[in-house]
Amino acid sequence: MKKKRYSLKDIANSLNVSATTVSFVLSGKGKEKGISDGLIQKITDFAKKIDYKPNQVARSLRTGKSKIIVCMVEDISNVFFAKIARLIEDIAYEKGYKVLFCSNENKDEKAKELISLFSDRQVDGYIITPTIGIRDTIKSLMDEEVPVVLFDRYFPDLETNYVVVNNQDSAYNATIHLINNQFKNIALVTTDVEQTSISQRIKGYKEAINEYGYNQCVLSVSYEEKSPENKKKIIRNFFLENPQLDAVLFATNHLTQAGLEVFKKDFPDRMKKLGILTFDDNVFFKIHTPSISAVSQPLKQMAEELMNIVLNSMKKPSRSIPLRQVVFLTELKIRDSSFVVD
Amino acid sequence: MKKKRYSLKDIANSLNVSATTVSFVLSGKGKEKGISDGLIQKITDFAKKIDYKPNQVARSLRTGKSKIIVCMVEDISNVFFAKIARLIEDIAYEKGYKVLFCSNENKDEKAKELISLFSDRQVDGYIITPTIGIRDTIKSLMDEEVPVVLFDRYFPDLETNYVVVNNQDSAYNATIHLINNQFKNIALVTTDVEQTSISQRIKGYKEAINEYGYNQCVLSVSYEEKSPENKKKIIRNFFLENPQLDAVLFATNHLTQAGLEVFKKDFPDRMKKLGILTFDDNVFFKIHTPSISAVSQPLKQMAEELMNIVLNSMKKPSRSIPLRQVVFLTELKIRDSSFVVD
DNA sequence: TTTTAAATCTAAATCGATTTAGTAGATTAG
DNA sequence: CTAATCTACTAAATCGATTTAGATTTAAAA
Repeated sequence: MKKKRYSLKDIANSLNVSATTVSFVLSGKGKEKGISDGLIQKITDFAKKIDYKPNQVARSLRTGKSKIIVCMVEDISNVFFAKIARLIEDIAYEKGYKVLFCSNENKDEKAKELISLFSDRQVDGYIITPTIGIRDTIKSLMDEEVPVVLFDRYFPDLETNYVVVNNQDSAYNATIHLINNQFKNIALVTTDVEQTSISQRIKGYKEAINEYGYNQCVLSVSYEEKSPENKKKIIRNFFLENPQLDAVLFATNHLTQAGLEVFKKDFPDRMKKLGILTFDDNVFFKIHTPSISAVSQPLKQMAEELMNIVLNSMKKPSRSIPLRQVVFLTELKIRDSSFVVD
Repeated sequence: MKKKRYSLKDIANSLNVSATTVSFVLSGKGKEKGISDGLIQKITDFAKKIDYKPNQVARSLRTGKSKIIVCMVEDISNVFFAKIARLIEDIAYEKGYKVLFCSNENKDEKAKELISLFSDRQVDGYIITPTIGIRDTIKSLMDEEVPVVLFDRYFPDLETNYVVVNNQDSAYNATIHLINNQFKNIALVTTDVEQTSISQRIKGYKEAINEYGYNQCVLSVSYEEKSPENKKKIIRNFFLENPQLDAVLFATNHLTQAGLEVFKKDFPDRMKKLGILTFDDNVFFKIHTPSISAVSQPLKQMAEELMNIVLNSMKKPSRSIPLRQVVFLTELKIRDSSFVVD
């Protein structure tokens, strides 16, 4: 019952030619290697007839290439990452690559472990949302001349490829937008991760607040806060303790989720008057009541750029390929939540 | 600069022992193969010192195992699939497996192509959300004794492992719940895919409607409807043409998303009185206004069961392992959207 | 006719681990 | 004192493709 898989050698034996010849022909190098047209035809036809598929593992062992790209995100179940993952997947498959997705949960240990897991699998390239503590791991990957692109954040003191957005300006603009809409007590709810993305968002917020001489009010929720209940409790207390707040900028979509849950449950009336703005747009913010204004990242373009960079870095000689550092602009999607309701 | 990777042979040469011995020791078979304690110690220590990592590709080539599992879902960017993907990922990594995720978009061609892509990569097992037309492909995978579990849906005329939920009862109960809450004109918005999951949901809905002698009113939106705009237009027209409708059951979360967008934009007042119930719960339905009642699937348990089945099927002799067909019960999360507002 | 060149094709090494089938040498048994 | 049995290890084949470095054969040039 168990269908036999054909190997190169099977073809070679059946046709009474050498494995070398078959390999040349099937890898399209027949002409170049001076195999006669007749034989090329014969081998090609036979291979098609028996539906021959080269064993990729054997091929990888020999060539050192696997046609597999690793995409390590913070959390694949987060809408933001899931969306871009899908875009990356589509491009990769189109180009003949497969993608191994994994989530590092923003934990250095997990991130390092994952990279080490892949390093013995001759993965062709990495797209990584790095955690703060894996600078050196990334550096050694690069020293080994493995294609790497960072994504969403980067290391200011390490020259790498990266694709990010203009976080500081985006946060600044978002805050200014709230200010222009008459909000005066604007909070920033952020996480405690010391990523460039987050710290730039904080900077942008502070810059805008200071420019208008308003009060800064920042809540930093630990990313490690495992129980969502606890996360919500922290946000709830923050808003209870700061009744003066009339607007809030959320630095990541998972905080927004928690925040909206809290608002809905505990301060439904307050929410109606609260200015709300979030990073990372998605459909649900659009259909929320009130619809939530959001800083939207150009996911499609980012995915394309990420793949461009990885695929490009794979060309030899890798040393000669200049690093690419791409900063995309975000778009401020203005919706109901950032207008004052009287 | 480029750091050299050590191989088994490097260790063997450095210690003046054979590669065989090193392999035995490092694979933990030292004692069993009668290698002396001293040598075991020496090899283990040395391997640790140089941070030896066996080349997984070479290992795969020899053993035919890759420690890679493929998880093919409908669309990894869909919250439902993204969530379960993450759960699967966690379990897999814990057990030493990696997961290749891919999306088949409910297209037979894409699904087949993907499976064929993986088949030459000695993947150890498959978790698949099958499309309707890949029954035979699944069958041949099984004939080749490759571990396969279907998920979310299955083929009634093919004996396979699968993990699903009681779709018909869930839809029935959901509909009855709406009926019990005084709704009388309940629509079902579903897709045109002829999957067991969907057809069972349709059956459950019809069963409940018929039981009460109400009118069936089903909208089937083509899954292929590429533009979300078009999808929304179809839903909009449906509700315009059926002003009698006072409630709706959405058969999948992406339809619900589209539906809620339409309601918010075009019938905000009507939405307030409309009974809404959806399959596939997520946080956003909870924080939506009104909060959306939902049929919630036990994702964690499902992921665990899926992994159990794949890992188990990998044990030899595979023929002797009985197929597992698991049907989980859903939970009806009752929220605001399924109550009549006066 | 010999030499050179061109056209075709192939043997064998290689990638790095696993595994089968042994081999020495020490020990014990008869 | 020889044979049988252990103990501790290893040579070489293997997985399946790629690739280097030739080997034939034939045709053209000298």
